Amino acid sequence: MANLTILRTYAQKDPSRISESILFRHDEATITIFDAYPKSIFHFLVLPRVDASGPFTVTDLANLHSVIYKNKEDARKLIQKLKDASEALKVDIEAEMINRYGFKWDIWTGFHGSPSMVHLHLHVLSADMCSERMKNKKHYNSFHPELGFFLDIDTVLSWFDETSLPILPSPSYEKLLKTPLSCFHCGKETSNIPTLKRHLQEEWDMKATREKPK
Amino acid sequence: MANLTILRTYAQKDPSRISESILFRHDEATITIFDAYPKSIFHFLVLPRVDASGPFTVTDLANLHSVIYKNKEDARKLIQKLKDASEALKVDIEAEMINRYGFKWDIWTGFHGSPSMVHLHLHVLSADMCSERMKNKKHYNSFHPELGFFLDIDTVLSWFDETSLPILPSPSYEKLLKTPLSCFHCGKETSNIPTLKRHLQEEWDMKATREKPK
DNA sequence: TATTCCGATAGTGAC
DNA sequence: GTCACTATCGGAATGAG
Repeated sequence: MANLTILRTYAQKDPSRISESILFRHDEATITIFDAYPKSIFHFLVLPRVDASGPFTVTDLANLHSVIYKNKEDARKLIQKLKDASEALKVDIEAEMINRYGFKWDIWTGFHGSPSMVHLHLHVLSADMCSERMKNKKHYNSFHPELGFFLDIDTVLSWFDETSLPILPSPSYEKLLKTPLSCFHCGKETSNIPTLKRHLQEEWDMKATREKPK
Repeated sequence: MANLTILRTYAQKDPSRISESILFRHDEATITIFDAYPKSIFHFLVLPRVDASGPFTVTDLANLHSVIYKNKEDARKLIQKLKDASEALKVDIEAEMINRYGFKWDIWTGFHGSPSMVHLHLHVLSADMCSERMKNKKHYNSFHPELGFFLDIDTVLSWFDETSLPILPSPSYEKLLKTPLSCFHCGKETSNIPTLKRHLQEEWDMKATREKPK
């Protein structure tokens, strides 16, 4: 189940054969699945589908590096398609935020600088990090929007307007994950995960209290 | 309960007021108590009693260093009294070994190179290290007879025949406790405590099998 | 940076 | 090197056809 190539498997399958407990939706170029270990209240992955008639083989699609160094213009188009799917997804997430909680909050969309699992995957998750599955420093820091490990989709797209593309994954990404824990809302540093989790829950509860009356 | 001065408290009390679940016996100069966290099947502590008319104050009795640097000849006599008590104790332990298990095995008698608890205490324990309370590397290495952290009573007594006494505790004692785990019976190295504990139990079981028929 | 399991390691608080 | 508690850190196995 939790093997390192599971995403590649999904990306190659006929979407109609993927369990609806895993697949959220698909289009010609992408599939959107529920993250099996959500680190926020909402957490999805958008993957490029493997297409024999397209410019990328399944191995070309392994990660950001292999995609952008295959062909810059094809890469830009592919990543733009992931972004398009993520924006459609965002609409649904926000509707569900209102539906379930009566207010909506930020949604982060981006890639990990150094992912473990093969096959390019765009994380789309609500900005709360309140989840049972958010268990350790690597989990948290890998999504912290200020740290640099989490690469926002628009940052990545802006690379294609530059003359040179970055080398990925940079070895410095490893160290970023060991950065001391700091709240992405207020910057407060916490010495351990249980304390951080309680603080994040309080931040979200406060936000809910502020936003709901609107 | 497990505070750092509990032994000093016992050493100052009227022995008749110490619970018999703690006190094993006493004489004019010493008290012998059950170690509250036995690291072997049998494990006792022999302490010098605090005696206002003797050469050592209660603080002089804090540890091996403070005792031997107070007065060499008084220290030798004091430690000899601890040894005398330990030899009487050994007789009782061996009787109980026969009584309970049908054979007897080695008994170690010595001090820790760098104890945490105040008040000089001589460890007297059976050479098995088979106990629920033997939980980590420091526990094990602190009694390993070859390592140097455990100072045999006769080694300590031999210091008094030398012209100079050692400085205690030497800072190098700390490192000794981090030495890789090796079986004191056969020298076999083990990578973790659960494995070592199983091995020690097997060694003791084998010894029991060999010795019982005698 | 996939999770989970096991175990070592580190810091604390105890009264 | 007192214990017990909490949490972090570090390695290894993992699954599936």
